[in-house]
Amino acid sequence: MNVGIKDVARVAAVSPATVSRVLAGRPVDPDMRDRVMAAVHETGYRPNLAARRLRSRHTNTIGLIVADIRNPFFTAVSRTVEAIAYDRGLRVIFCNTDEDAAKEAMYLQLMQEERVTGVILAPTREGADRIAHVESDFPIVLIDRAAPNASCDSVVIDNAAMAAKLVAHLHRLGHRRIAGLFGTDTVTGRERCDGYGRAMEECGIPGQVVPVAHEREQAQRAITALLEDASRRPSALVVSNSVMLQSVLRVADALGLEIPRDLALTSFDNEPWMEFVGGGLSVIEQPVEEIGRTAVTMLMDRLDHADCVTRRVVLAGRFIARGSGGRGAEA
Amino acid sequence: MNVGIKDVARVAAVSPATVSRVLAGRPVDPDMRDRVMAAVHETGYRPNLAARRLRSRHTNTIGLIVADIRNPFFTAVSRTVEAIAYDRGLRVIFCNTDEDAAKEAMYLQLMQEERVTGVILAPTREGADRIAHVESDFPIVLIDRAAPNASCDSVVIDNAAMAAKLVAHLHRLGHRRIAGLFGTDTVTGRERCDGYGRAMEECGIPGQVVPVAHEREQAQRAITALLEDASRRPSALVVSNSVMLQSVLRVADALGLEIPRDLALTSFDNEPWMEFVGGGLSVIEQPVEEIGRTAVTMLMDRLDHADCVTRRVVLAGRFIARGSGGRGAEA
DNA sequence: AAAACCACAGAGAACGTTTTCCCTACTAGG
DNA sequence: CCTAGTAGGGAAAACGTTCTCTGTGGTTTT
Repeated sequence: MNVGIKDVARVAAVSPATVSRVLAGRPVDPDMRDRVMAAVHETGYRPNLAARRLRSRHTNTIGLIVADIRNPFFTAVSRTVEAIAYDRGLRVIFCNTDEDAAKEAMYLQLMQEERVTGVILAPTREGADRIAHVESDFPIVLIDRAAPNASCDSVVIDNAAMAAKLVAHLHRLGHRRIAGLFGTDTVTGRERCDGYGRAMEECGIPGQVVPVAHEREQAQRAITALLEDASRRPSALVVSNSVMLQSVLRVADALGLEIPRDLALTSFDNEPWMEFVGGGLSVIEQPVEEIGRTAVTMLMDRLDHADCVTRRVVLAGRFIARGSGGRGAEA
Repeated sequence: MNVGIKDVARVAAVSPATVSRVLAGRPVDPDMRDRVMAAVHETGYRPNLAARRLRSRHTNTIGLIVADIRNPFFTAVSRTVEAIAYDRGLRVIFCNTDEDAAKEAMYLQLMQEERVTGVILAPTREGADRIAHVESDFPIVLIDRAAPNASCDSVVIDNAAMAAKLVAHLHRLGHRRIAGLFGTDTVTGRERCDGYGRAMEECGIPGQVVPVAHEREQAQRAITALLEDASRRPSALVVSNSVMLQSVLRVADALGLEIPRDLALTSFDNEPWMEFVGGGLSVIEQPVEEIGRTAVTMLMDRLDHADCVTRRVVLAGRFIARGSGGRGAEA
């Protein structure tokens, strides 16, 4: 049998209500407070959070649902979100959907049952569409992936502009055959693709977009198809994220291509190892901490101002130039 | 006001108890079952998990506490644990201690308050020591880091043997000046260090152990001190994990060392990018999925057999040879 | 000095479920 | 045909808290 608040009350010779008040930090006679605290320590009392949540009707819990925990970008964001949340006395329920819309729906339902205070969500493509229509009991803040017309608060980076920056960088280095690899299943992928497309147009060179699926086998097939024919091979690539970039590297390695001599690579996300591949890759670093911090803040804000208009925070990425980017290729 | 089980009961014209029974899948007249299910859909009822947990006295929740989520090894293990747990209808409370013993203690206390079914823990060094003495209300399974005499179930890899394998590999390639970089704060680090030391002894060459702190600044200083003096520089390194390896690469890069010509690297953990650095690094791949799966299974097992003797599962790592490992160095 | 007020402690309801207990109706066995 | 046994549904207690409401003693105000 576990020790409950009543046991503490008995030991301290006060009422359960008083124990509750002491623990909640409400005003109580110092003398009694001491007695209660002594009793708490003596009995080793630990409040039962389920009971507390049931009665008080607030769970102090937020949900964090990301689409792919293997993507270090999401790991990094999650880390910040959790650190900040725990710091504010919020518990975090963490979920990973693996880009599976059904799993995502299941988790959102779980959030309902948990009666969470709010949810931070990096949705799948389908999920992003669905969110627009569904009314949930808790506020949702979308991160990383959010259509501009989303009906939720969101914090994203300026994907189109950042993709354009990568194109501009490669163009400046002399590349003329620049292909773009973007995810088929995400809003983010589409936005980056658009930015890439427009930038290529502005440069006056034809773009070549390769849609890449999340599933690795498929991704590598698509990339191989792009790179294997030396005569039609692009001289440089804009890659949508670090996971995809690894597939590119694997294929390039298999084909015996040397980076950046045979193929210059640029990508979104900045991982430590990127410094050491192909003489250093130029990338767009996303402000992961700021994304996490902003998301939590927006969520808290939304709780205070439930009927405020939806807000969309667009953060800039940071362009990091490294290495030579390749010798360039005269188209 | 939220819809509760009583509302469903009223709509279905049955008692709350019957609704509960239907939802729990207990035998109920098919006719009533249909009425109840219809009412559930009609009302959009979602059970309140807090209430359920309070009354039923089981939370169906496990805690997962890891020391460093930035270490991809832990990310990978976490992913499996969560997938399996959710599959079995268990919720996971995920926590990251950042190698901070105080945070760890705080989270363990939180687990008590959540009344979790059990905990899977990758402890800090201090935590591993403390666990031995503390009696908790729930079973704990240690992963990755567990002293051989731990009083909990644990699943680890054979760190000493694996470290020895790396030494043997380097020795075979002709290296004679092989330094070892190991974490100061973890059981794992110590075990790998021991294995390294014994293997060096067997090879009849003197070992050189560099203790490396978790904090990156400190780590890089220690590594710089080891590598900057060309005359005393080892020709090869055994590195304890992928995070530490990144620090090594950064320092090597700063010093203008080429991998593996000037310095051969081997490490624990296998990340995709390791294929593409220095012509491919030879590493020990840890069976992350199996670790996760085993941990969950052991935890479930322990719940059924509370007084079974503590068990320690030791898994083998997989040695992956890549690249040349360097030209070797005549001591 | 009386009235009004305030601060704080205790009693008991309430939170939304599951579980226990009892009761009924039906089945089976003699 | 009667009794014992069984299956399943309803009423109400229980889970461990917090919250509301009431009461009391002391302080301020008029």
